Amino acid sequence: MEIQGLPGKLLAELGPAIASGELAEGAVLRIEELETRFGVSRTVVREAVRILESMRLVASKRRVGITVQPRRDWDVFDPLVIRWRLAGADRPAQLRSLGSLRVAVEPAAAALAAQYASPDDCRELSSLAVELTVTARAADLTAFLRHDIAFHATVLRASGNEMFAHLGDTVGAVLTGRTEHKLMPHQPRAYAVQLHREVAEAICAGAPERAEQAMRTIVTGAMQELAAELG
Amino acid sequence: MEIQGLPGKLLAELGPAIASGELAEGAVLRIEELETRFGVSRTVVREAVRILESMRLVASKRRVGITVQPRRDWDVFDPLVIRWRLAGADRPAQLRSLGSLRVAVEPAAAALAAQYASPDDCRELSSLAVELTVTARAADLTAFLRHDIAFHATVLRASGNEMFAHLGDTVGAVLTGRTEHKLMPHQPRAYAVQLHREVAEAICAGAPERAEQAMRTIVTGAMQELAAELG
DNA sequence: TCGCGCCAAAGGTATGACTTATTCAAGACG
DNA sequence: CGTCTTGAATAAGTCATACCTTTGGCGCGA
Repeated sequence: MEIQGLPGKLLAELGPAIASGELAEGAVLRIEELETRFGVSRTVVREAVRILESMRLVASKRRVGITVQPRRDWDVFDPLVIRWRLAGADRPAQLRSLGSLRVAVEPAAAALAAQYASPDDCRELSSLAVELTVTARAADLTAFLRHDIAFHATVLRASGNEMFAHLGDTVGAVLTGRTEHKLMPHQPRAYAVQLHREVAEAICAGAPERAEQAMRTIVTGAMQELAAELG
Repeated sequence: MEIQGLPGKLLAELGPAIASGELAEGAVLRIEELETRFGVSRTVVREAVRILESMRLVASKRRVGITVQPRRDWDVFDPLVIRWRLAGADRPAQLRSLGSLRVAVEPAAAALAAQYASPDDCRELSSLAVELTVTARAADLTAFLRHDIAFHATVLRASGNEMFAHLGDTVGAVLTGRTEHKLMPHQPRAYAVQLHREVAEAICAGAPERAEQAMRTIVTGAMQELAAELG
């Protein structure tokens, strides 16, 4: 868990409960209730609630209590919120949202990377592309996933845009979830691997158009698989 | 300020100070120091620090204190972080990042909106397009800005993607900043207004390609103006 | 029936005591 | 002389309590 100490424990309970809808919009908590329920002091409860409040999952008002806010107010870009939603009943909706976001962002990031990638980025991408090819052939899904995550994170980072770069972890979470969930029986598709090589090559060659196009094919493909899987 | 009470006051001081680099990476604060500096109790200081910690602007360690974290760790999608950076020395970098993000996201959102917009969304977009035309002609920059923000927010919302929808406020902040900063002397460009009409029309007509293309022209145009202005 | 004012409930703040982790340095031992 | 151990000082973390402030709702009276 990202947040440390006792407040972290509370968050680890309350966050997922809210994200999954178990604590529905409008539900009201009271500080005292949480104190006894978790056997901690007011200090701890208040700090945890403050954090939930800063994510806009809850709002606290005098004489009323701590109220769970409607979904549309949630800070859906907060990494913890994303993780909590991915872990619960909201998982399909969250995956769809993230899928669309990837379709929008990753091709743009690839294009920028083709313009701004450093020699080191380029080396890393080439190396990762090779690893992807090898591990795919060997049907080593664990290693493949690790390199796949690193590949996408590297492209996002190489774009030079800090906001894109920060989506690396989130994309990683999506990829991890996909592998775990489908428990992919067969090895990754050769075509997808080929596209990753194409992206790496285009970026290293400084060809934004090609990089963008190849990346777009990757993420729209992922989006379609996702749509098929979720119905 | 988004966060209420005394902790909000602290955040309003500390957030911008960190975002602007005034409190540089590695700078150390102590709770007691903040207590006396702001004349508040530990409770308040701790809650404020917890929030900064959840944004990853600082990390707090025993026997060390509260340390300002390196930029790359910051939660750059947090609305408050964005606002603080826009208000300070990081403004150009933040604008560039947001510009790229808009170029990536808004065309995709427009395409999705063309598929999923409700009749109400469509009505609103058409109405806003008219308002844009009128206020542009009248050179009423305040009203124009208000409608421009509403227009982009509506497109993002109509995409049906909650994550896109949440970027509405941020885009609004960028547009506001642009108007205030340049203190636009002349009326908005007729060409840009025309493009907004085109977007509204394409969305209402259910034409994703056209909507996406028109929106892309708008945001890349904005990006170029931005690049020109920032050098 | 409507409006005004009072009260109680719940969060917000302040404070002091105590706990725990961590760094740094002094001292012991090889 | 260097390294390892141990201990003390420091600063955050937690707890319990008291008190302040806001505000929603109830009851009283017009």
